[in-house]
Amino acid sequence: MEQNAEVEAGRLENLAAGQLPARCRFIIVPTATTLPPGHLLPRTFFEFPPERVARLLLGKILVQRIKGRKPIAGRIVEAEAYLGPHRQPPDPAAHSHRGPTPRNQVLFGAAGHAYVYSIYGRYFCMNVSCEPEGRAGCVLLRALEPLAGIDQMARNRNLGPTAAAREFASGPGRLCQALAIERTTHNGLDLLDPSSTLQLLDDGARPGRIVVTPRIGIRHAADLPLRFALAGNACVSGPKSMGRA
DNA sequence: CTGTGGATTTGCT
DNA sequence: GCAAATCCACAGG
Repeated sequence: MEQNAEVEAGRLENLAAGQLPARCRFIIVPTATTLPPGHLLPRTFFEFPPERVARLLLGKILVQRIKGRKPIAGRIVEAEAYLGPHRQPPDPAAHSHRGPTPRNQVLFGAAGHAYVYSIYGRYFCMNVSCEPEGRAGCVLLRALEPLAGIDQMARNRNLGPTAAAREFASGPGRLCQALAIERTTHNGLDLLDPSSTLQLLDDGARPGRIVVTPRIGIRHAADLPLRFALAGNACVSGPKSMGRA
């Protein structure tokens, strides 16, 4: 605990002194590690097609409240839409595209729930279910800008005190690792329940310009423009943050 | 019951 | 730039 506090203090000093590389300058942590005041998103927010929800989620906050610890939180800067089997044309990249299975059943349930799955035996990916109950569709959370609980994120991700902002939660696997999100504990969780450990908040922040690209790392439907990100944000995944478009 | 391959990350070359 | 790491859902026999 003592040590964590020191790590966080050191990180904040670096930020204040401007010692971090230029590519980190978009980080929004300099003054506080406490969560900005915000409210839970309403269920209706998610009862729409995933491409619409993905856009709207940019700028919103994902927070993990582990008992006895300070909240870990980040602002969503990148997300992808995966469409349900009711859509035309179909989306063969979506886990739900062949209909309900034991793994993907949460996608066919009520909106605003977490769909967490493991991939490549090493990592987890986190999605938010969309569409009215009975229809599948979801948004994959691909990158966060660190907001609070930086020390815990650093420990979860095995990062040193000089780590750049984008190393914490840029990429779906990193995002889950940073917030300690796992399939067994978080799959199916209601993200809009006040008693839930994992929540989606709106603090009123307005996102800037949004860029749209094809989704990352898929084989099928690789051309559909269903990836959304905040333009120029340093924490967007990929070799460099996405420029204009 | 078994074979297969994936919405990824990391480290080494 | 490429390959290894390494789990499990699911389809097919």
